[in-house]
Amino acid sequence: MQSFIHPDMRDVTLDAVLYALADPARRAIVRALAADRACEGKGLSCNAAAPPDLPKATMSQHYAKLRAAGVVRATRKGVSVIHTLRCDEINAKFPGLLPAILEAVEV
Amino acid sequence: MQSFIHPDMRDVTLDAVLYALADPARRAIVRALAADRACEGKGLSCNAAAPPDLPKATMSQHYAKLRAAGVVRATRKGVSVIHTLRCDEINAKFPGLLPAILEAVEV
DNA sequence: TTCGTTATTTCAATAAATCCGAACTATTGA
DNA sequence: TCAATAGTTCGGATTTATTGAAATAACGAA
Repeated sequence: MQSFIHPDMRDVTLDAVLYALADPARRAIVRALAADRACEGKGLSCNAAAPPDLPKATMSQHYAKLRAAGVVRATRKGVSVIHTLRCDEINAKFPGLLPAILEAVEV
Repeated sequence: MQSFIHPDMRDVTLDAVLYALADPARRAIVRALAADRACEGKGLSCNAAAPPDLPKATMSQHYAKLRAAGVVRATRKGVSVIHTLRCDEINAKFPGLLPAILEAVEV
């Protein structure tokens, strides 16, 4: 498998971003990446950021959607794929959206 | 058909709200209701707030999802069903979320 | 009250998207 | 070269969405 494709911010739509974030597993991933960014900031492997009981085929599909939506960026590091939040870019394009979602209390 | 059921704000989840807003037709409805609230503020009929080319059955399902998610409130007025945004309630529960989505520029 | 009109919902069938086990690919280290 | 680890892709089962057609609801007029 060749390197990952990430959309240019011009092609990132609110539709895709909201759609990507409208799933609890994907939000859990985004929360984990946001928390990581606040400390280490070097990114997390797929497994490290995903809910522990998620089947890996499903997990992989979730990451594919997050990448396609422009929410996360992936790079391969050895045997792992490391993801980071495209935090500043999303904040610039959709001000307030990520903070509002990340700061919301989930039941 | 008897009166509409609207969830108590305690039972409104971020999941359902994001899911409801992660659809362009439903966002168009929400935008129309937000714009209406800024002037008349008396609410809009289903047809008035929905994109003009939306099939009626589809429109009705979209409203059902918006109501179930706690995003809008419906009351019957004559032959029409009038919807309003549950703006203050959503703002109180998920601060910044609605503004961020409504102020985003859609492509 | 019965009929016609308008506005919306429900039903039911089709179409599309999602989930996930199994098989596959990529990378590294022994 | 082989085995182990981390993800991805494939394919079929299940779920969800879409929408035409029929049903329901409210009203006004005859």
